[in-house]
Amino acid sequence: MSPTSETLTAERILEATEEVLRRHGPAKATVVDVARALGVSHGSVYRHFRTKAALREAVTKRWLDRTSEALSGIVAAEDRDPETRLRDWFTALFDAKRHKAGDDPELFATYTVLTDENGDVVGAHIADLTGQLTLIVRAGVDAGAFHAASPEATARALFQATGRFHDPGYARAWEQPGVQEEFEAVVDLLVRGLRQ
Amino acid sequence: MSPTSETLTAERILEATEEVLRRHGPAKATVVDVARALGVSHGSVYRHFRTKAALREAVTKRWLDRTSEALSGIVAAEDRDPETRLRDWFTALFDAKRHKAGDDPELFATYTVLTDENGDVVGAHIADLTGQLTLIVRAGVDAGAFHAASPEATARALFQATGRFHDPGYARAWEQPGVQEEFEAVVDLLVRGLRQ
DNA sequence: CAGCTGACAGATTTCAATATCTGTCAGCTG
DNA sequence: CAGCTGACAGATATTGAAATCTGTCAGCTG
Repeated sequence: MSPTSETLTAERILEATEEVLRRHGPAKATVVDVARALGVSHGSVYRHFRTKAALREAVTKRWLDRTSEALSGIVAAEDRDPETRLRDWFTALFDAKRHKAGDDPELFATYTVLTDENGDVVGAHIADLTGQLTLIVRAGVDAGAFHAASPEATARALFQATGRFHDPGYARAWEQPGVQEEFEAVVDLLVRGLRQ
Repeated sequence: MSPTSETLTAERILEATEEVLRRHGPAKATVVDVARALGVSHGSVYRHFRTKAALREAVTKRWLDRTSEALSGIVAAEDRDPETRLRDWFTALFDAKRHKAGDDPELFATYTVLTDENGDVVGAHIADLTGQLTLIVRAGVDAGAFHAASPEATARALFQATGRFHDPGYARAWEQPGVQEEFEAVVDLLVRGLRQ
């Protein structure tokens, strides 16, 4: 049985949508294109996603969730010391973003458009990431390595202070010479501020 | 002698251009509008500014320079202790930006368009501001209050880490409840990291 | 009869004709 | 004659008609 004759699922629609977005870009990707790629009528797509916006939102969420999952491994490594985990987490976040932006700039631009139109999903993603950070900060406080009156507020401050190295709005700066040093300077300053 | 019959100077053209930008917005403000506001032909404007882009660049520079000048007073107050000056400087910067954005959102949006199209001018402005910060950091190091291997690099890190509170891209977040606390949390963390 | 199709109305986008603007410059004017 | 004007060519923006897309739904099909 060929893939095109399999049952139409939300999953298959999301995969086709990613492909259509990759090919046509965010401005020209239509629901009709997605249906055509799947060999169905566009009415069938609307059976799984109420609107085009909902479809694009789901694709956005998938994309963001992939980054969150990649980072959660560092949070879970509870045997390693908190400062190292904190530095590794930020380094992994920066590297992931930098590669996404640098390896396929067009696709990255496409997803930037998608995140811009899905503020709620992005908000949830940021809440997810600061949640991960909170776990590391709290572990540091419990181990007596970090000082933080409120691990949650401190995690938020850490995330915001490093925005230049993960906010897509700064993507162009990630290619400039010297960013790595700038990243390390900011993280060093923050880690010093965090130490007991 | 009425103002409209005075000599046509670059200064008068810049003032008229600001007014036209305020009235029509960045997309519809034309050189012809500026000339009309001054009661001259548009050819005369081109006598003082080679292109429309050069005119808009000059307006942008003027606007940014006003902020720099307002902050330079804090840098100059060398009798006060460096940590206070550093906090005051960031507070003044954040307040200035927040008011510009909040008091007249339309005008702020206009200048955001202008800064976006004048990267060089913005770069010089940022260099100016980090230069001011460097002076404060160096004073702190000299007084034994701050630790910083390179005051210049540290100043850059401080500026970048506080981007969320001065970069126009985050203007919408400046209205949200809780920003003040977030600002203080970030500055506290950075100042702690800076202390000897 | 669950799931899919395709015709349809209203919304949005495209495209090409038209209007306006930018930048130049020969000549006018005080 | 220094500074300004306004006509002009090419570039850019606006507009409105035509094409396409979104979202619905009555009916088809396996």
